[in-house]
Amino acid sequence: MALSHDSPVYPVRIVLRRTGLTAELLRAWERRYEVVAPGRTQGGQRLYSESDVDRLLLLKRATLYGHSIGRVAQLSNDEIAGLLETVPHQSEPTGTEPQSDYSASIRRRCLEAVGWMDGGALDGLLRQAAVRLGPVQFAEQVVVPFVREIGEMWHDGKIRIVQEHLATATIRQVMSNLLAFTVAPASAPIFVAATTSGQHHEIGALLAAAIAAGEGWRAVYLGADLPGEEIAAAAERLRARAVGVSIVFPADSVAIEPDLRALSQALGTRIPVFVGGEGARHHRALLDQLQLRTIETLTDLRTELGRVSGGRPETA
Amino acid sequence: MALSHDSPVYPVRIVLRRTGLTAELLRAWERRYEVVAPGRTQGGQRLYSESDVDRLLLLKRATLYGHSIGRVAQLSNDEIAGLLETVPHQSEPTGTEPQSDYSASIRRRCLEAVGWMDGGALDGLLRQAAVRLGPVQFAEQVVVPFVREIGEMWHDGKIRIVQEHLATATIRQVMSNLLAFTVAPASAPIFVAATTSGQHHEIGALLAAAIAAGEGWRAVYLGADLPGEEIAAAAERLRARAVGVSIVFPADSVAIEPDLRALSQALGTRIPVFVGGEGARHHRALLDQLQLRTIETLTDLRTELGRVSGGRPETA
DNA sequence: ATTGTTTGTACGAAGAATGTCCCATACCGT
DNA sequence: ACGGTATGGGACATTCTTCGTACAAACAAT
Repeated sequence: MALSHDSPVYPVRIVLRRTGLTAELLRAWERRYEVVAPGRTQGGQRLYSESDVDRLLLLKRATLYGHSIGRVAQLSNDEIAGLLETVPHQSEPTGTEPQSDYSASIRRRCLEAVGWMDGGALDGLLRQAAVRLGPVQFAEQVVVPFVREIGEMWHDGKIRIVQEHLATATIRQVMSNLLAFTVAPASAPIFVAATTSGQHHEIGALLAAAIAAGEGWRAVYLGADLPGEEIAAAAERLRARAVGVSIVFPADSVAIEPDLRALSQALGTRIPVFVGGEGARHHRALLDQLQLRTIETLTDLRTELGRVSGGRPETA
Repeated sequence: MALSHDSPVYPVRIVLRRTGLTAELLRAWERRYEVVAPGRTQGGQRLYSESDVDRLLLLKRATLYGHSIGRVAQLSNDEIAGLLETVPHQSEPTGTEPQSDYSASIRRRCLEAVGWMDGGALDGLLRQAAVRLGPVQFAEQVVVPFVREIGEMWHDGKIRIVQEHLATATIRQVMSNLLAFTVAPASAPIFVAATTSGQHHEIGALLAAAIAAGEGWRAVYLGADLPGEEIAAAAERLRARAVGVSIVFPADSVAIEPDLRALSQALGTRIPVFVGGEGARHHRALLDQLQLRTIETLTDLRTELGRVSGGRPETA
């Protein structure tokens, strides 16, 4: 009950996980710019609050956008949010509270829009949420649960196929648009996302791309339904530092195996290949054998990506 | 709230990205003509305001139109805007000449981007062309020929599958984005676009939607791979005044017939159903029998739509 | 054609800003 | 008590920025 947004509860390692910052960087930020003022345990170790995490996420987004940390560190949360807001109108309380509350309300309104088959409204809602939350939180808190809800409703016959398709097309639209406008420095490592042969469900791959973009990568979405060799060739050509593949439809191994094998063979251990999606679980054994890395959740992907780009083999 | 239009917040790199100027050029402009007077951080680095960016964009546009920087730099924003008002008219109404030129050069650069697998560049080029030409001309002069070129190159083995997919995904992205930002009055008639079962090629439907949007309709793109009943249901629900369906893959009639029949039966003659795409030709007889209207070219669609919505034939 | 002017680009040195590395010390749960 | 984990700071390495100067191509006016 007493847990407010300001009560210091998270130890450093949780914060690192959630923000994707490294320990050194976080400490440097605190030391040099007093970015946040975490509490302490008796022994002197830091304890961060929920709002600390919010602020750190905000700051990270700002730096990714190109603002210098030294400057944004002096600004209030609202001011930073204002900097990131592409459309400088509409207010509402930013930053702290929204998270679960805000994303839940967005999802509710999205479902209404789907019911009305109002693609425009849906588009607008998603876009707003995307800008507001940034790629990572948008993906994790809005898209994933929303897709699940849509899937369930479709399964239960509560909505029509068109509605499901409309929702899917719109999400895809907003996601790829979000990607297009997420800029990365030229030196950023490249992440290639795609879908293997016969896999027409693109959202998983787009989610992966969005996460990567949020982590500071340059994400390239190749498209759906691609043979393994093609994905590998593109990764080579683009000098990708990591590859993400989404398998949603749990087809029989015979259909998927050649693609995965080609990926494994062509990229081997030089470039890590992450495989995620519902379908990935069903092929765990094959994936392990081929030295491809199975991804359970988007958070997993995030930490794995951080590890790759950081180049440091952290054991966690 | 505390951030006004004039408060210095953007470091150079953001300004460079937003304006497309190079660092050297921007500094040269400031030094020589004092085009803007950015603030400074404590360390002496520049900080630009939103209005600085506005002015720089204006100046850049002016130079692109041939004005010399030294002269426009002395003008106020309004004066520059006035200059630009007059110029564009000479390039817009001229119809065919310079635009085929422009679109050809855009397509050439797009093909280069595809060669490089540079999705970002491709996206940027298409977006620019879309804004510059408007939905209709963009569709007719850029997308259609570009898609054809890509298809041929793919067929000839000159490009890889990934490249074709990347191009397709990017085009789709830009098109649907274009749609999302084309606003129409609430009273505008509604056009529903989709693709029938098994048809995964979405660009045709998106083109149709773009054309409709350009003609003043409110275009709703439902998605790909939809059963006829679903498209019909959506059309009913949205009170569409016309429906567009794209068939690219010339599948055997047995696969397509049920969908088309459902469309014909549900919508009948009340709502016109246009069928276009490569595949449509192969089913001409069936289409005629079902009273669905075959569309040969996008121009056809445009005139047909004009007939439906107002009966006033547009001469362009 | 020959000038002088305008304008975009290039180079290099000095300084800022920022991310990373390292280490001695201290904490924590088992 | 011990291994893993944190802390605080100093020290680097790198990338950005700045600023002056310089150069070359395009242009205008002679």
